[in-house]
Amino acid sequence: MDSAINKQTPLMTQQKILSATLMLFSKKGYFNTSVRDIAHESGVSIGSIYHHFKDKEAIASAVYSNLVERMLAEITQIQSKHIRTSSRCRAIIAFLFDITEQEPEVMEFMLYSKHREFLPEEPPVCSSKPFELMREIVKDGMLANEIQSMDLMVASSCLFGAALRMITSRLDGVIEKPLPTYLEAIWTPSWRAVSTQTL
Amino acid sequence: MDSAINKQTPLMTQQKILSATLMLFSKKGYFNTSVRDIAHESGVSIGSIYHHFKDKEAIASAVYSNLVERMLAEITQIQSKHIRTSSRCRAIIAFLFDITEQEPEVMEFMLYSKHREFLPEEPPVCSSKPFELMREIVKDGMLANEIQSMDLMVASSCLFGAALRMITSRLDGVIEKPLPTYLEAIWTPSWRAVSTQTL
DNA sequence: GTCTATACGACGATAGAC
DNA sequence: GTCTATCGTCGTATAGAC
Repeated sequence: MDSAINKQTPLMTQQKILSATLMLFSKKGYFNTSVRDIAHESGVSIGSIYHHFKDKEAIASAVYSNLVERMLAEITQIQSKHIRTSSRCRAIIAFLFDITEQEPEVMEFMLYSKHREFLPEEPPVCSSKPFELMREIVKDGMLANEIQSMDLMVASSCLFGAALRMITSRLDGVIEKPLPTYLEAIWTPSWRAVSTQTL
Repeated sequence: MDSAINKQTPLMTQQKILSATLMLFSKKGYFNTSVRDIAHESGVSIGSIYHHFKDKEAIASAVYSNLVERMLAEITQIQSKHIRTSSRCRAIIAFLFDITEQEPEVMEFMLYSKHREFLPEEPPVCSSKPFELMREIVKDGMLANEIQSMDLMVASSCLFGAALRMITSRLDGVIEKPLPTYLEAIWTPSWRAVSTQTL
């Protein structure tokens, strides 16, 4: 009988470590989570963890870049599926709202933890590729005259700021109803803020 | 000669501890700051610190409630100085922008640190009194028909979300120019988003 | 009230057997 | 590659002199 069936591949072990880490970090934060906690939660021993990752920081770094990659892929796909800027941005907000409900740990870790405190090398989230792509989309919207001409950072903040605040409020438990409920309510004024058309 | 001149009053010692703590927390974060650090930075010994505060968490708690009180006082004053909702909200954003430039530690600690990770008892920032007052102001704006009738959380997020995002971006070092530069640019679309008037 | 010195525990990380 | 056992460090908090 092929022993490979019962054997954990390195990738499976790594994945178990990473998903356990994400859950713990989002629940208790980086500093309140010990490597021992990760070992227990993932079912992988401390020694094994240190075999796969240089140190605790490297685990956090891997979790982070995994999520960044995933977000980027998703937003890229949204970009290619929609043509008008308004559809694109609306779809991005819808996606962010959905993932906040279905995998709160992901959003919690992505845009609601202070990475600088434990990943000093990493640039801030809003300089990450997904956020850059979102600004790129806004920029295209200006060129297409869908969005009023203004500072790019200002426009992006106006367009996505409200949605992002709703997300953090929801993660804080201040909002009871699921976010998708508010999609229309948030989108209409957000778009109104920057659109070239007077609604 | 009156010895009181050379003697530190308890209040002065406490204040030294609190301001040193605020600076360190905002620079390095709660968990990267040891009580030893606070002792060195404030010039107060560890023993003295523990005489005034039960534990490290209590120091953080005191810093936090001090800042909340201060913000609340400031916003209350703004509320009484302005009558129209638009003036009030604009003044609040102007105030937040100013304090972000003049005392970045304050804003850093107020709305850009994960309090839940080290102050488990404290309710989230957005449930704090200053934020409640901001929502109150928005609510009055709806009653006065200055702001479109909609969910209060949604309206508040739309009105202040962009400004708050600009603040965190600025604290992250992603925005180079001082925030007050952007006041008009942020205010116009933010107000447009929720105003009953079509601009 | 303020200080120094120290106890105590927890954590990150390693060593070395299997 | 995975495990258990352990080391050294550091951080919180206390004891006790002044």
